[in-house]
Amino acid sequence: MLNKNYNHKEIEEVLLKEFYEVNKIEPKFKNPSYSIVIPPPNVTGSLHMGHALNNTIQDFLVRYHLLKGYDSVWFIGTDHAGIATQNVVEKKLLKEGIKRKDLSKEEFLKYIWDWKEEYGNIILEQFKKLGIYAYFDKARFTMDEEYTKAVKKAFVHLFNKGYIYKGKRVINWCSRCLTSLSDLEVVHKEKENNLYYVKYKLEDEEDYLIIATTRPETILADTAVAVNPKDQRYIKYINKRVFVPIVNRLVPIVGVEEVDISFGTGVLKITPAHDFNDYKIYKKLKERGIDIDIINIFTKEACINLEDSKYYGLDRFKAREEIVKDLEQMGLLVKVESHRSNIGHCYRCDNIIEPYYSDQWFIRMDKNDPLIGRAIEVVKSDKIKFYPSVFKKVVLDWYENIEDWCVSRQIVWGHRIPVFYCKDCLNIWADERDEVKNCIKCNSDNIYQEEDVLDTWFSSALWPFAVMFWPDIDKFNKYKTFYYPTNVLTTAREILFLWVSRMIFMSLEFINDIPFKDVIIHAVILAPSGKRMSKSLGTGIDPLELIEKYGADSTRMGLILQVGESQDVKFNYEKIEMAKNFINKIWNSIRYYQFRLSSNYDFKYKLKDKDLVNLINSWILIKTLYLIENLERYVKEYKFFDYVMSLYHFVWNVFCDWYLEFTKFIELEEFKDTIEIIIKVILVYLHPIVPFVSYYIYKNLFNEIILDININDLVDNLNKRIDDMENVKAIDNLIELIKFIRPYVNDLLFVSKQNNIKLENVFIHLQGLEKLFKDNYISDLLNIISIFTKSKITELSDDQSFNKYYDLYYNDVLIRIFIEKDLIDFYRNYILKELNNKIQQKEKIEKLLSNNEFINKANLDVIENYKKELSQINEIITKNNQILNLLRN
RNA sequence: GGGCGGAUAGCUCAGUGGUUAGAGCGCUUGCCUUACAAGCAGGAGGUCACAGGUUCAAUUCCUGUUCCGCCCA
Repeated sequence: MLNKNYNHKEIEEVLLKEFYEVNKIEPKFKNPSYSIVIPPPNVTGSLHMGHALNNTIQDFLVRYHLLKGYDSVWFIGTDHAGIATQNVVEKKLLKEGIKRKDLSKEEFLKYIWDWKEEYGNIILEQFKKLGIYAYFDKARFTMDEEYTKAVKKAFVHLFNKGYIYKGKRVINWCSRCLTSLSDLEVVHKEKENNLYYVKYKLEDEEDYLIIATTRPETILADTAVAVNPKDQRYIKYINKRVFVPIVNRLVPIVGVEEVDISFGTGVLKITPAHDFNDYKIYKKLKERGIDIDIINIFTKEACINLEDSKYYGLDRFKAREEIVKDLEQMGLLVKVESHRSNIGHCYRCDNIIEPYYSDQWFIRMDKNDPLIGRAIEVVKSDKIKFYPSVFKKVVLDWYENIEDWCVSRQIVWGHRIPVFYCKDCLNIWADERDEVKNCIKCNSDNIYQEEDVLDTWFSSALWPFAVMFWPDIDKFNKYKTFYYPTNVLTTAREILFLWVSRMIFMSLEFINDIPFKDVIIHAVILAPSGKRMSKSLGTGIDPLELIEKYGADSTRMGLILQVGESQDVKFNYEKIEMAKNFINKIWNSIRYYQFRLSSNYDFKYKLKDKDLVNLINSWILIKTLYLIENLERYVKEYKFFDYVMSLYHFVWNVFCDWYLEFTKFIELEEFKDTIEIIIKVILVYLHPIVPFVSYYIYKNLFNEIILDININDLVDNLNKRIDDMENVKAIDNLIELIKFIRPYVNDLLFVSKQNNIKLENVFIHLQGLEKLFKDNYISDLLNIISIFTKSKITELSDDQSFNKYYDLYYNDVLIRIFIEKDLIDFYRNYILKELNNKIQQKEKIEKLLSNNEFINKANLDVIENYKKELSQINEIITKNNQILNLLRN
């Protein structure tokens, strides 16, 4: 027998052992199969709300398909997360008084590896607390030995195909992490800053051009000034020259169409080394044969590198202050305006990004190449489907406007780029071998390897096939037969481009197949305030705390309950409570059944008609079939919210509220088989949402492991049990009738109490039940109705105190409610209210029906429905008027 | 600047071209009825952001406005 109340702590801790130590979770290489790869969490990470939701959804799908008889496998692991991890370790070392600068590359790497060995699996242990059914024994790591082979193989392949090149470009530079970043790793934030208007003196003239800039420190790197050739104000200056202030460098004035006439003064200073737009203009000018200089004025730390300058060694912001001060002194600063603009920040350390001219490795991303072209094709043709579908367009737009991918990073933690340089013959080649000692061209041993490492997203782009041991072809093919492409990828929007879109083209390139069939993009859960959940802002809610307080089951279910399709939601504790209460409800419904199993039960009333008993059983079985039909559809459409809600309402409002109550009039043997199958269905379909409690109850009640059950067999059994399909509607009618009567009874009791009138029972009389129910049920039904509505059912009353009554109709059943004479006044008002209500409805419908256009154009069944309704309303109105007359006496 | 999404009960959110627009929580009335007070039976609470349009009919479809959020540059 279960305890009185559900307590997650008694269940979950015990079951965790059973889930992960006793039962082996591993691929069985059987058909039908189902597979998912996890978005690998960062090794530095700890379980946050996004993970909790994301993994709940995946676990739902994995467990659901297990129960459907699939060989359902969830591949998991962690991501080395290059910069993020390096930063974490760097900070930790600093706390211990160890500076990164004082360490050799090898020493630093050793520290990071040690850190990884110690802390790197914490997040997976945290995932277990959610109860996820994943292939933990083979949890992969993006820098494990086999994975590294995949990365090298992929790089060499792309290199040899000519997709990878090294180039000097302006890239995003983080002067704190000391590395380049891809465009996607830069977070733009709108900020208030100053717009400085600065005079640039013309050569040989006493005239000035005034230029607005937000970054006066970059004046030091100006190598041209540009105006729009359509701008009448400035046409005359094109091809003249100006002096760059402070450095007094003579630079040309060029005409460039990209210059925004309306911004600032319409004159733009060109700083090709430290501005993306300026760099573009620089390249464009070069195509036109105009060669301007590129001057890099910053060190890697973003300090001024000009040795003979007075600003030498100053940080970029300090330099800005000084330069503004000097410009003012020289009388060259015209004015300062405040201005809002978007500024790029490092997505790992939030430092302001510096556009920086340097040597980097790129992958050519061109929609006309097969690499991207094939990705576009599979998305366009829905070979990969997005849920919700809007993301199809979002991804396609990104592919269509894609830019080359900067994949080199100047950090130590990552896959070292497998490119080698020969100092003798100057050969440069990519090599996937573990040890490379000689030049492949001239055999010289005077070679060295590239120092840069790869963008962490390069390795994660290979994830779906690398976790299945590609490029070990024998091993991979074994997995591929059953698990590739994977069925679905579940993720948040923010890594759609960083990760999802890249996996697609990598998989097409290397496996010649899509990596997954469906992509679910789920909502983001915001803090209750509507802000992003963030540890640093203190707005985060820790799922581990939720699990501790409410249990993993309630947390999982509560998360699904608050997340619709992809609309972001504010975190809602009430939904977690709702889930917990629901679990308690199920728990207690099982307790009731156990109670019936184990003791003699005193009936208040026992149903006499066996047909009615069968009907009640058939009724719940059919309701269950409808439920299952809906649930299966919701899974196919990835409508988890609808899945959970329909189970919720079925369990609570159908199974508990009605079926269990009905069984209180029925002998155990007469409903045992039925209730067992219903309970099994409920628990099995609940299992993907609340694995712990469903597992626990199933074992407690049936002494079986829920995961050994096959839903399909269960449903077959259920179908066999139904023996009265046709009359099953009668039970719905009974329920509706009871619900219809209840408020009236409740009101009478309430009014009597208010007026200090003793009213032991409300008396009602029912007529015409035979119109809705079979004759032989009726005496049973009268008793049921009496108990459920807490009223006494009479034939007719001769008692003088009940000589007033009024009549209600439910379909064709007349419900006569007897009224004590002291309550008559109250009831008159009650009926008047009812009457007014009906009259309003009547007028509305009559108006509609007298509208010719409505009659001509509306659907026939719509019109019929209105007509039917009108006649019903009319009947009620007539009756009520009669009653009012009666009550007036 | 370009694109996308949202605005529905006090709160968090579902939903729908056609009777009276729903849920949970909150509020409220009555019940400790032998599964459950984490419960049971009731009740109150909505100009479906605003303005136009399409339609016999709009909260739902279209356009615009305002506000909020996200993505890209």
